[in-house]
Amino acid sequence: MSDTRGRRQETGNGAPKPPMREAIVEAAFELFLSRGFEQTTIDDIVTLAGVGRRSFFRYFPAKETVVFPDHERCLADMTRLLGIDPDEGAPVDRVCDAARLVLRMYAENPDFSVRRYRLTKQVPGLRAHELSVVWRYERMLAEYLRARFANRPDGALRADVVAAAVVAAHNNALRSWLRSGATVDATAAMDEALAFVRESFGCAEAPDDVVVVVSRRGVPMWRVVQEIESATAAGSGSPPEGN
Amino acid sequence: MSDTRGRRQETGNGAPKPPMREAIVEAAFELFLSRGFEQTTIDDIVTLAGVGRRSFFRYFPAKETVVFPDHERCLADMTRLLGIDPDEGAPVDRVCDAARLVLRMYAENPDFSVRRYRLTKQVPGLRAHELSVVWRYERMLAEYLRARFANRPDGALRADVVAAAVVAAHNNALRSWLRSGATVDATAAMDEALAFVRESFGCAEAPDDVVVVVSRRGVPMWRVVQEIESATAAGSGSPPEGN
DNA sequence: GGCATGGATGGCACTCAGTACCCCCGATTA
DNA sequence: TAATCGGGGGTACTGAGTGCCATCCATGCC
Repeated sequence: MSDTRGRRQETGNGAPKPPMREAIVEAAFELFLSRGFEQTTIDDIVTLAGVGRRSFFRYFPAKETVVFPDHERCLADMTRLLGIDPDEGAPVDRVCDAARLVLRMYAENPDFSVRRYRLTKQVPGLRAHELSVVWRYERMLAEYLRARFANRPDGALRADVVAAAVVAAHNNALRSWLRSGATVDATAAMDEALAFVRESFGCAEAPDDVVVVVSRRGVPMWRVVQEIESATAAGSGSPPEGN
Repeated sequence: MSDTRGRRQETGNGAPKPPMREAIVEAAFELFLSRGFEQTTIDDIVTLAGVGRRSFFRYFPAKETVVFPDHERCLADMTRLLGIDPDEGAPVDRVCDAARLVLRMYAENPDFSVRRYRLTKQVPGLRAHELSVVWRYERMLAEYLRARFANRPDGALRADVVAAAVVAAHNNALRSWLRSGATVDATAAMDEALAFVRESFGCAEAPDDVVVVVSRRGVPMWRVVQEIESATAAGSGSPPEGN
């Protein structure tokens, strides 16, 4: 029974990973797509994969997690990326780069991503699980921004809102790419979506050498100067130091 | 809903016409808070509430849903609110009002909301379920905005990002209110958070007392400040520190 | 009063996800 | 060869969620 073999399928790069994990994922997707998620039991999966039932839960803590096998690694990658020189670069640019990391992970396995998309779109339980995965990315971006915005007034608010906007922009670009069947270029829509976010929060570089500031009367002068500095610093929105 | 009255019903079916739903919620919270969510079984809840096990699942489709008993009604309220004269008012203002509706629901039962907050904060399963609830609000706001932005270029992107930003601002204000133990005023932080979102997406008011400054890049900052000061002569607070 | 009907509830049995505990087997090492 | 260790398997158990049916009760009709 435990005979190996059978279905050993490489999903792109020849990784020195345990083959059993891949076998479980392959079998699960085959069954989920053919007969549905709820209609597939763990026993069905392990029977098709040729492994023991107990082994399934050794690799995946829950039935839903088998659909998102690579997010833990991506989360770790993002942690590492944001941990490199955390105070360098404009904060919003840093989280945009972090979001691009996620898109890249999807783009590495286009057909796997498209199959998963079709699945999560129509299975509420998988959608819910995807939400909690996305939430972890968003929290990580927000935590990073909170540290960067610590000396700003309402820094936490700004951090939460910007993180949510970046994630929403990423999701918008990702979904349109997935809906196209992963045929077009993913990064183009992503760049456009992130550009919208950056210009919304005053982090975009101006197209020409003119900057326009609109302010209400009564706004404290230091806020005005802050906005001007962030707008004229060639896209770097970092707050003034030493405050 | 959160009023503590009529706690456990008699085990026998001699209840006059009791709100069984309320009894289940009350019993569930009592047990969840005292011994924990995972440590409480459905049997514990229905025994304390004095109802049959089958009745629990008649009112709540899953164990987690008993913690969010009023969101279905609030979702319906929001649907109705956005459906009234959908094309009236500024789109962002409309979704901000919709978000205020949710905050108001929380504020109607402060101690219930605080108890729930302490629960969801430390139970991953409840956090995941809350995410799917919030997602439904966000989708509703996004769908509304997509309709309003249908003729704009990138209307769908703008709709998704603005909806996410509004939800994030709402959550930020809501959480700081809940963290305070519901002692302060909830609407003040909410208004400030939503104001930030509105000004980020170019929807801030200030139709009359507005000053516009146009400057070429490279102009020294002191010149810009000089111009602004002369234009805003009424002006302003003081900069943060002597920096 | 007797009876039919429909909604609300309780009881029971079942499936399946997830877990605890223990066993097996092969490889490495003292 | 014995001891150990680690990956995998098997079994039984708990508990969530569902389907089916019996029961109770209120209402309405004859």
